[in-house]
Amino acid sequence: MRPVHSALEIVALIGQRQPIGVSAIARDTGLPKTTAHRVLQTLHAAGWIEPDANDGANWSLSIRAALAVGSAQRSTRQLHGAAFPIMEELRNTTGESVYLAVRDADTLALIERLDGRNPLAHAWPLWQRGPLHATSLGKSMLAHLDPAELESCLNATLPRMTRQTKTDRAAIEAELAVTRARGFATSFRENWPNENGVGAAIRNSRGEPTAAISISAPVDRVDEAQCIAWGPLLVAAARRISLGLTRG
Amino acid sequence: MRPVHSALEIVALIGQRQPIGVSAIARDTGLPKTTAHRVLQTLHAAGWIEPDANDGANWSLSIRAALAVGSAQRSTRQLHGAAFPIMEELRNTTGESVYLAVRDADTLALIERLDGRNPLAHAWPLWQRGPLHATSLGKSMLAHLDPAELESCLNATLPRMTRQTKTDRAAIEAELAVTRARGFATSFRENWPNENGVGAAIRNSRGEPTAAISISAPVDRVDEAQCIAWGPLLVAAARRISLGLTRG
DNA sequence: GACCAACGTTCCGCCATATGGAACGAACAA
DNA sequence: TTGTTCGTTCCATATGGCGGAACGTTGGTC
Repeated sequence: MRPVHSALEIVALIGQRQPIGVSAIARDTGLPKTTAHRVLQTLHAAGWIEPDANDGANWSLSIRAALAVGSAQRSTRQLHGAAFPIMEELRNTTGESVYLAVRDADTLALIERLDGRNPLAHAWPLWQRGPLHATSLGKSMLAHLDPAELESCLNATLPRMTRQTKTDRAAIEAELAVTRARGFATSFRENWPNENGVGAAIRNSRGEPTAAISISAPVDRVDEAQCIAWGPLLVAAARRISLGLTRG
Repeated sequence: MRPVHSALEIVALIGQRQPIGVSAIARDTGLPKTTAHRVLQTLHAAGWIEPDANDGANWSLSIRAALAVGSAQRSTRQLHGAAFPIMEELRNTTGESVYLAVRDADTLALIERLDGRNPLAHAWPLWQRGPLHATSLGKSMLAHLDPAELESCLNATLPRMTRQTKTDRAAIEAELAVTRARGFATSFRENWPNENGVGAAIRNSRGEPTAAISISAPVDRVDEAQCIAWGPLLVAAARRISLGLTRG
């Protein structure tokens, strides 16, 4: 059912880029502008999208869309409840921003963010997707994935986010081995040009790395040594969250 | 685009009733079973639904669905943040369950629930929709709606939830007048046969009643007099939440 | 064990309807 | 003014969604 595929793709795109207009949607999806326009009218008639409150020319998701799939968040809600208090501890002891993300196929999505004492210039917005291979969040999960899934995450052409982003398959695999050994992952200017991060994977009851937490900060405030020093802290926090999931 | 409408309707239905199978979906939407089946296959291929983890024969929404529209929750997230601490206060002072809901067209959806000291036998699940006219949550919002919207909410045939549900238009309007005057709404066995409730509306920055909080409890523990006595408490709490929204 | 109801699934011919290139007026920048 | 990009409308084409009918399977009942 082609129209349904188009509609779902457009809904997801609006979720990532709202507010957004017809032409941009057509460009990003590869659909003809006519088709995109028709789909938008349909979504609007169904009440899933509406003209943006501030930018009336473009489209945003409506509350109805949120309510329709709200129950799908039961899983992330449990995770959220287990992780939040521990993330607060991490934020208080380090003073830096703490992130919580889940994996979906070969991307990750940010579920929660606690801002540090000095708020970041470009805070990563909630629900925004990001690459697995360039973030400490993503690499901590990749390191513990089974080979088949790892393959499906890495066989595409990996986007280069900054000059430091590792896009070479062998280099990434080598780093994942280090990550696997020490339990935490790092990202030094690999996702944003002036930001370092350190992250650790959270495991569900079957032991799969379905989520991750990380600390991220500007390079001039937190250098690579500091990230590595914080590593064990994150490993311990992630383990406590994982335990909270299996019990709860 | 008929297929898109069907797909969105089915997604919303699964969100309300998951896990659910093809036949039940076909019944509830009025679609032929063949069409429902085809839509489900399409949604599955797109990754929005998956066979339920416990009940493999039926379908549930996937995490991908939640992530796709996650950003639509920005609005409810702000509300949630403003309401949560005040709801906790209410729960602690009364010891009963506290609810937070938003309105969508002529229904309401539960966004947050804090269980009281004695958990209810049939707790209302999060994200579950309910009727406006039979709940204190709904009536508190209806009372402050502008006439046009009120009309669109009440002109359909109002479902009778219990023997005490008021479905007569004149009776409802009369009660809304009382509600408007005193600032809070009540529901005595009108939504569940053995439950009383009292609620107050939360207003957004434009003064519109977009959400509501309520306290609900079994009739043998909380009688009608107790609900009315708690009324001013809820009005004060709702006002504080409203102020938190306009400032935040 | 035999029956029946309800389930999920597959098949197939018909024709409704999604498609997308082309052209339009409006808004904006250079 | 000119050129670009925006959102929108039109229309002939043929793609692909439609739904009745029939299938195999499961689970409950007598």
